[in-house]
Amino acid sequence: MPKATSQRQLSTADERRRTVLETAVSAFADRGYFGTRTTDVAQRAGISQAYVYRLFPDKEALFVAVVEHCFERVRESLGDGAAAAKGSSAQEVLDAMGNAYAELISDRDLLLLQLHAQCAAASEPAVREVVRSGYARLVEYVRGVSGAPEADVQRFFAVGMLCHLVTALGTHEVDAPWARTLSDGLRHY
Amino acid sequence: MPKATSQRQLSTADERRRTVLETAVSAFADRGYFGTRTTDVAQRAGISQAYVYRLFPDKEALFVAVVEHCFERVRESLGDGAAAAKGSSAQEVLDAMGNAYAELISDRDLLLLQLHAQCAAASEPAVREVVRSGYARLVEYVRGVSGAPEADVQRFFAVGMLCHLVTALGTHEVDAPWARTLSDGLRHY
DNA sequence: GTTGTGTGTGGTTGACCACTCACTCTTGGG
DNA sequence: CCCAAGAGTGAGTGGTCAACCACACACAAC
Repeated sequence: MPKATSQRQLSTADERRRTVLETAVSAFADRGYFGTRTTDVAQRAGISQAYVYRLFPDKEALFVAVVEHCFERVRESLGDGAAAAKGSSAQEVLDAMGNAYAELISDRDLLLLQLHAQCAAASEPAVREVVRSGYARLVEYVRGVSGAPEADVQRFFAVGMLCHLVTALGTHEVDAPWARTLSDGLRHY
Repeated sequence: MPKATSQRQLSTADERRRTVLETAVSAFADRGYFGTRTTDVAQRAGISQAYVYRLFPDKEALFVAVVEHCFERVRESLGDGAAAAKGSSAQEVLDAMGNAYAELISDRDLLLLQLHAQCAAASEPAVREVVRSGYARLVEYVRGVSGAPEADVQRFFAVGMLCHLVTALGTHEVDAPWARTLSDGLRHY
């Protein structure tokens, strides 16, 4: 005798695609595009590997979708930061966005995925395309919302890249002068 | 009837190892640690795949050796730059080293390998170790030879990371404001 | 020239992995 | 109740790749 709750047991394909996108971030974050097996992605999403291929045409399309999803999250996060500093000076807006980004990537997976996307961009045209357009949007957004001069916007992204380095190396585990030099002043949560 | 030249036809294992290290840079530069097949490495070195495994215990050790080799080249290059600006101000020494680095990585493969090493460092402990010690040496060297304040040294590396990004994305092929914002002022040859 | 040592290869193997297919179960509408 | 459409899977398949091994060839020393 079934309970009165009329909950669906099956998800719609769109819902599933969403959960796959979200869980796949941490799957790919570990070993990147080439190093990650579609079985891992399926397992983390709680579905069979075969069903991954019903939801996405192939591994590349899946990875591209995941990367796109991440850029979207970064975009939103920068937007939140900018909103918090609305009306302040350009430098304050940049700082606020940097802060919001730092908070976002306290989720280490998200940051590592950015890094792996950058790597895969070098050899996979489809990935390069999505990463280019992702950074295009980010740069334009940062410039527009902050009104900061080019050089400051450039530095903003340079510092972001430095964050990628220190996270990939796990410098916070290293107690040495060089590690402190690299990570000094970078916010982390 | 053989010619009088008494040239050896076979290399010594050490010589071979060297050539493999050098040619493997461009092999791994393309698709990174996981994406590159040992067959490719062998082909570029002009030897059989089996012999790669006589020269190196396994793929990981090979990759680690290649990464180490690259850090060595970067170290030397920075040394050349510093020597050229000997006796100048800290900032001038940094500039000279930046210049030397820019020249070095006009060989795109070398830069991409750095990037792939950084990616692989996130999941492979042995790679993380060599990349950490590589950056440790570089940071200490740059600090020591330039005598620049911490913040300037940090910026030096941040700009380096930005170089990685623009190269991986191939922004020089893109004629758009965002691409110019990111790559503005970065030397390239 | 024979012998020992080191260079180098062809062929293979066993594991793994992206991708497929035939099939079952669930859901909702008439 | 029936049935069509969609959700989801188990069990492959073909191909690839790291690693191995038995063997062939070059060199140097005697």
